[in-house]
Formats: sequence, structure tokens, C-alpha cells
Amino acid sequence: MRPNKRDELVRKALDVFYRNGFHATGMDKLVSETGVSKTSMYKHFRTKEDLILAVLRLRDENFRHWLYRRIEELSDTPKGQMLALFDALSEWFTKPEFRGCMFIKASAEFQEINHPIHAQSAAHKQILQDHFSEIAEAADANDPRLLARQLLLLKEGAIVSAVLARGGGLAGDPAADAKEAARGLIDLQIPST
Amino acid sequence: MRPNKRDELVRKALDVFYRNGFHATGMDKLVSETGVSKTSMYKHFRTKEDLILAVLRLRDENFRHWLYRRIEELSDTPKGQMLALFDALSEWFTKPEFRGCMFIKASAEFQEINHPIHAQSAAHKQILQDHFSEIAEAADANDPRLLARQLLLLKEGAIVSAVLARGGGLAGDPAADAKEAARGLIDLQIPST
DNA sequence: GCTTAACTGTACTGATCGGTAAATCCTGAA
DNA sequence: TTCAGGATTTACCGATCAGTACAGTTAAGC
Repeated sequence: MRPNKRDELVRKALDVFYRNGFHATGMDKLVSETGVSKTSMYKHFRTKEDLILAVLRLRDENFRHWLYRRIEELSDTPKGQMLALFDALSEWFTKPEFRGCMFIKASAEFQEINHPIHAQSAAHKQILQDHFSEIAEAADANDPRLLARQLLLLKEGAIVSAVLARGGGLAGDPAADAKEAARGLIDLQIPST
Repeated sequence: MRPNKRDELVRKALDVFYRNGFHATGMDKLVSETGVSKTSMYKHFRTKEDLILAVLRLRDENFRHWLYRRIEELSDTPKGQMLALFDALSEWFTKPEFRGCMFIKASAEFQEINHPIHAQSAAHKQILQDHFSEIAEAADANDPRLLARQLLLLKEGAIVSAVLARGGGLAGDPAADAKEAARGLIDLQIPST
């Protein structure tokens, strides 16, 4: 058997869903864009929903690993890493293929609280928040969990704003503005050296 | 009668689109949920897209007017009103019918930069940002425009987080956390009394 | 009573939706 | 060389998609 074929399908489906949206992407479109036959798809995934869940799992892995690594590359102190988060975001926003956060879009298209896709999107954000919390703790913040939640707020706000600002419809540089805000919030919790 | 019928359609369509999403809502569903015949719909709006644009116009009007009024009710000082923004959001988030920001969802489903729906969503956020900017200016902020952009970041982040936190999948109280953050950012720009 | 215009239900278009059936093709292992 | 299992193409299912045609209904203004 080919363990590759399934992964290749998920990888390509990720691209198509990310560019076109979930409801707007039909299985026939996936066939033509991925080159994988419909029969094969339904061999690997019972439903479209199962495929989407697999796509989100891959996205979670890819995105978090990229973000974690990039943050560590940009700074080697916890405090610096919290700021580097927004430099990494800025790099992401300026990529031509940037089209917002896949999990925000997934939760927007599948709104029911108990829907697996909605739940998985929430889980992704929770894992990120926990990671931020560890960094904030390492930086000796007074309330690491609060600071982590605020960093996540700024990150999500920056992503949403970056999407709208991409076409020039919204003024400002979301990543830079968020970084400025983060700097203020961090200084409030960590006595400046 | 009958300037009403069109408005009634838009009003009811707003509900359906807000609860179900745009692509996921078919015109036949609108017929059954609004009680307006399909022929009438297409008399008033040439396409589904035109109807969505009308719905977004109404939403923009309703939401902004509600928010502006609520903020003024909660405080009569510019500085207090910037904080009251997040109390108003908290009220919104706890309403049982809360299902996130319609414009974030619209821009997520219609991603193309030049798409009218995308552009209209960006315009809504820009108007809000301008309003915040006026309040920040009245509060004698050092950089009112920056503060306004940061308040918008916190607002959008709080909305997205509130959607994910609604099902218990994400820890924290986004409105409260955002308010705390806003307080810090405001104090940095306005010498505390 | 008649006109006019808004509204209605029903039936339809061709395309696409998610998902399935069946026959064939390809490739690696025995 | 044969066999098996996965992958393929092609065709199909009933449902739904956005949008249209058309004939009938309602109600106000004159």
C-alpha cells in the first residue's frame, strides 16, 4: 500500500480548502485539483467531514510547528519570544498565499458548538494559548495565563484585521500594531530590566 | 403597504444567514424560513449576492447603532467609553443568539479581495475604527489612531475567542481579558487622573 | 368596476452537491 | 506468470443549488 497517497490527498486538499473555503469546495473540485480519484478519496475518508478533520489536523501540526520554530529562531529569551510572535505573524501576513486563519474560517462555516470541526478549531487555539502561557511563565509574568490569553486575543485580532487590510479596505499594520500593544501589556507584567 | 415587504425579507434573511452561514443557506431555505416567495425575492434582488449585500448593510446599521448607543449609556467620558466597549461586547457574547461577527464570517466565506462582500466587510471595520479614533482623540490620547487600531484588534480577537469559548473549548473570558488589556493600553497613552 | 402593481405558488431549467457501483487498470510479491 | 489489492475511469444516484417562466391572487387608487 501507499501511505503517501492519503497524505498527498490531505496535503493538496488543504490548499484547495484554504483558498476556496469548505462549503464552496465540492468533492468534484477536489478530484480535479488533487488528481486523486473520487473513489480513492472515499476509500480513505468516509465523508467530506472526515476529510476536513484530517486537513485541520495537518494544518494544526504545520502551523504550530512553523510558529514555534520561527519564534525560537527570532529570539532566545521568553520575553523576546512573546514579541517575536508578532514578527512571525507579520511574515505570514505578507506572504502572497496568506488567506487568514483556517480555524477561524472553519469555526465560521461550522458554527454548531458540538460540531467536531468547531471543537477541533477551539482545541487548536487552546493549545496555542497553553504554549503562550508557558512562555509567559518562563518570563516571570505576574499572571502568565492572563498574559497568554491577551496575546492570543491580539494574535486573533491581528489575523482578522490582516485579512481585511489585505485589499486596502482597512487602515493600519495589524502585526505592528499588535506588537506595540503586546509590548505594553508585557511591560505591565514584567518589571523592565 | 409594501415598502415593508422588502425590508421584512432582509430582516428575516439576516437571521437565517447569521445562524446558518452564507453558502450553507440556499434560496429555498430562505423561502421556507421567511415566508417570502422566491419570485418576490428575485423581484427585489437580482442575485443572492445582492441580497447578502443588503443584509450586510442592515447588519452594519443595526450593530453600529447598538454599539454606539450602548457605549454612551455605559459611560459619559471618552476614556470610560473605550472601556465600556468591552462591557457592551460582554453583553453581546452572553446573549444566547450570539454567533460571532457577521462580517468576519462574510469575509471568511468570500475571500477574494475585490469581492463586494469582502470589501463591504472591510468597510464596516474601518467605520468602527474611525469611530474609536474619534473617542480616543476626545480622550486626549497621544496617538489616537494607534489606540483605535489596538482597540479594534482587541475587539476582533475577543469576538473570535468568544465564539470558540462558547462551547467550552477555549479557556478564559475574552471580553474581560480584552478589557483588562485595553485598560493597560489606555493608561499608557493617557496620564491617569 | 377597472386598472395597476405587488405578491403568490408551482413547476421547471441545467448545474452541482455528497456519495456509490461496477468494471478495468497497475504494480509488486510469490 | 499468476494473483491480489489498491487505484483508476465512467457512469450513476437522489437531492439541492441559483435562477426563471407563468399563471393566479390580492389589495389599493381612481
